[in-house]
Amino acid sequence: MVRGRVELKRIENKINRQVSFAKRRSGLLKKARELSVLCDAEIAVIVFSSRGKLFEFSSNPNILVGIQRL
Amino acid sequence: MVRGRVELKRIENKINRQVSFAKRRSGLLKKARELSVLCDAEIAVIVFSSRGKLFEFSSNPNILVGIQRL
DNA sequence: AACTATTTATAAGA
DNA sequence: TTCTTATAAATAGTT
Repeated sequence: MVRGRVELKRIENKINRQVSFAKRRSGLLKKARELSVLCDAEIAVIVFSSRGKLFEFSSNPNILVGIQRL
Repeated sequence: MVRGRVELKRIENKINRQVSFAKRRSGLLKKARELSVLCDAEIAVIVFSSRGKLFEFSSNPNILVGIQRL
């Protein structure tokens, strides 16, 4: 259960990486929602899994966010 | 120091709201960075303060993110 | 998918 | 406004 500090490098084990992705993605979107509500800020978060699945949060339905590869 | 559960509504006190905004914005961008590195995901986060100042994170310099009011 | 030991984030105080 | 600290929240490893 969180042994030692979390090292900031790619999690090599595929299963662990997928599980962490689901947990942390959920956490990130929650934090974004909290920040937007608590602090009255406009926020957009876009997440692509390594397989290209999209997850997003936008604090304002009247905002359009686009993303493009250069 | 965090007395009781954090209630999910706008912080009415302006000073407290500004301080929380700075702390939580920093936390959100850090979480985004961690998720992108640990789980090999592409992520973009865009934050506007209530005064319209922009803060952002993108996991990939080859990605262009745009935002537009509808 | 739940649990829990720990780490991490953060609200309030200094 | 920057640092500290008490407490809540997130989460890595386990079951």
